[in-house]
Amino acid sequence: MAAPKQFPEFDLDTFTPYRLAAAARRTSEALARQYRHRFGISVAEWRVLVHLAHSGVVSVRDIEARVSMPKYEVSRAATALEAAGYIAKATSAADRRLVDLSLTDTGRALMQQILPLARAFQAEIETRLGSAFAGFEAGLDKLLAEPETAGAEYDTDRSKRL
Amino acid sequence: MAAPKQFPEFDLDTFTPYRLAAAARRTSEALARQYRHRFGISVAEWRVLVHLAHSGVVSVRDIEARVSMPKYEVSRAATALEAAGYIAKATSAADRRLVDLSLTDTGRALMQQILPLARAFQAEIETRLGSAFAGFEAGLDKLLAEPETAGAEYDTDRSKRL
DNA sequence: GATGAAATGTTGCAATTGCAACGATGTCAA
DNA sequence: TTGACATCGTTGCAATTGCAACATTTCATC
Repeated sequence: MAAPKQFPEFDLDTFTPYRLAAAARRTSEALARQYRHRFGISVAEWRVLVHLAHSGVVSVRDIEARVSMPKYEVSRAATALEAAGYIAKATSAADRRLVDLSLTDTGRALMQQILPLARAFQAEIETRLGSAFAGFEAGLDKLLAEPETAGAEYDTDRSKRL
Repeated sequence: MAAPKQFPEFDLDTFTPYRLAAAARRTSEALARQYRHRFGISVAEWRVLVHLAHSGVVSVRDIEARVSMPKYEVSRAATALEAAGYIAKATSAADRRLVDLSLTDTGRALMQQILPLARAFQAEIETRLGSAFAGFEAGLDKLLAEPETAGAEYDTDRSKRL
């Protein structure tokens, strides 16, 4: 054939992984814009803060496991947050390998500002999705349910970015 | 009060942006693992290839707009793909600022292998979500619909990663 | 048809990220 | 005990990413 064969039947726009990635990127960026702009906080730092606000004193590995961030990212976020005065780091008394992270008063004050923003954002999403919200969340539940989505036999490390 | 005040009422696990990001990360990684492992191709390169397979000869900016990748990422992916022999780059005759990207025969042969894999992955997601699939896609539709999700008044650049 | 503005793609450089190795501590069994 | 091994957090270094400036080409307006 003269014209080279194409594969027009495959369209990124109907490919769920791509759509999902695009939706996540948009959403994360819209949210990140708010606290990056107002408080100079990165996504990683935001997650550490939120987890601290929720759980109190925790170690780096707790956050690594809970928020599924690689530990070096937690470590660096914690260093930055400490420098900014939002959290305190201290060697754990019980196990001196661990580092206890906790909010400072300044950090708590920050969260008083940030959390309402997050709640508003959540509310906006729910409004925007309207009747589709429940179904959407049901889909997320399934995607997030334990068994890693196919192909996990390759590579070894599971804890990855974002 | 003695015990410092916490904010236990805010939980990342019920925060849609976080859930969405986690689901997207998992899904993307599971997919990327397959072609990275088998073909040594990055996510950016994969997207360029798929778009070329779908649309034939296109320029860098076409891909930038269509796949919403920043142009430098497209440019670098194209350079790598050309070096690997999968695509050809040529100055457009009509507008010499443009670069025409097109699949080589080798590139088409690659796509013959990759696309079935992508289709299988899509099928697996649909199976996995089952009855939730339609609702999930409806949610994605709304998130991807035009008006940028809130807060777009900050920052200037809209074309971002992933 | 000249001249300034806009569009296109690439690239130098700095910032960010990720891997892997490390020091320090803890565990467990011989 | 002690020695081998695992766990925790940090960090050096290399790779990747992103910004911004750039050369080239085209467009618009006069």
